Amino acid sequence: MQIVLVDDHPVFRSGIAVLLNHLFPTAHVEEVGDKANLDRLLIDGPPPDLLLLDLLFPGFEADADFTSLRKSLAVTPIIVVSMVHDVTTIDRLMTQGANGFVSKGARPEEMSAAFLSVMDGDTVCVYPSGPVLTAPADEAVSSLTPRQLDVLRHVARGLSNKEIARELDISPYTVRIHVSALLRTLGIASRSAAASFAASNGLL
Amino acid sequence: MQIVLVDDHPVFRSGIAVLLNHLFPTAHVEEVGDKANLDRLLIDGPPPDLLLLDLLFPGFEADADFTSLRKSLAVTPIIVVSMVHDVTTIDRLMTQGANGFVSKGARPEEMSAAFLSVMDGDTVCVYPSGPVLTAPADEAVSSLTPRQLDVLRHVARGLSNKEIARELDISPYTVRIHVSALLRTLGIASRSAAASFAASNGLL
DNA sequence: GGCCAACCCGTACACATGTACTAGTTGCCA
DNA sequence: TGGCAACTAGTACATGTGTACGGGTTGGCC
Repeated sequence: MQIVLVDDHPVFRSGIAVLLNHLFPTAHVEEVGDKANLDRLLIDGPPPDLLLLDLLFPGFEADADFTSLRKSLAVTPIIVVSMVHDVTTIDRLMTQGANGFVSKGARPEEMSAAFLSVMDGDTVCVYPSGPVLTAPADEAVSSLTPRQLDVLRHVARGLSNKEIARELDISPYTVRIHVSALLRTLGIASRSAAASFAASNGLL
Repeated sequence: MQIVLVDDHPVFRSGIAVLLNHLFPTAHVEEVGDKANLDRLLIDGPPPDLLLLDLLFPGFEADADFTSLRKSLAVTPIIVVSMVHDVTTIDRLMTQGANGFVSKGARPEEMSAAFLSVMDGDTVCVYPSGPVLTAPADEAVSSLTPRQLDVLRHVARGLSNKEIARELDISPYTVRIHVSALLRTLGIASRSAAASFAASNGLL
């Protein structure tokens, strides 16, 4: 059994690797930290029996690269392991063919259970357990309209209204309206506070 | 042997716990996720033989709480384990009596070595290994003047110039100068970009 | 068909932000 | 002692930002 574990964070990776070795003692866990090594591994070797995929790591474009990954690995189950757990992102991933979603905030036992279920052919989502700090944030974020969330992501990168307008191919006036609206529903006073909020909550 | 491990992140914590169990097979590792439980543990039980401390977790004020922690635990070695690794923060911690600093970006083997050294009475700092993404960021940040870094931290929280002025008890005009200067030296165009940058680099 | 939410575009105005100056104080170091 | 870096405070000006309007389209739903 061959498992590929993709995450750019060494400690995190080794934490999950230990968990996997405990769950699947016979498996070989290949740890990968960036897109270049992931590509090389998938091209050279045979498709793995399980792919654990972080959403944010060097060289990886969550939206575009996931779909192409899903295509090239037609049969291997893919579980997305991410810091982010806003509803919109997860929905999009599941419709794009992810077999599971596991928040990094979840307890190890919950993760294990999820991994086993997915290997059995199920599709599971695990949200963080216990007292979740980001819960109210998630709630607020998921009450945004898709377009507002879209704009927020750009605000989080520090872009100006004009720049966001260019990227989304709409008028700066419209961007301003989206920003104004999302600030209101999030109960945030300024764009830089929103940027800070979004960056801290993994919306980057 | 009693080890207390403080971090609000379950996976991270279990990753390091596994490492510790491997290093010190006879030790009991107590995992703590927030300040309330940490306080209770330190009041109720005897002082541990080693304290691994994250800098950012619920209820913990890095600057103030670390000094009081250092006072109440006069003999136990304290190793700070943090995502942040800008020079200023580390310097401050070491002068405040930390026995070690380990970046979460470091490889497991390096962490182990650091833990052992500290238990031997040494004082060590471990910076992230390999291709470090945040390295240029750290470089830039540490080239800021103390006051600029101070202001940047406030910007990262989404505060306006006026609010920062109130908190630092200086004129808003002066705040503006600091902001302008730090934007220039960081090569960043706007305050919200700076907020995003700072939040992503753990300066919160 | 009417209704409504979400999206789009624009104007007008108040205020925040960023830069470019001038200028005074402190403290450190050669 | 002179020089320099950092911090402070202010003015003036251009631009960005946030809100309050009005008004348009689309698509879904009763």
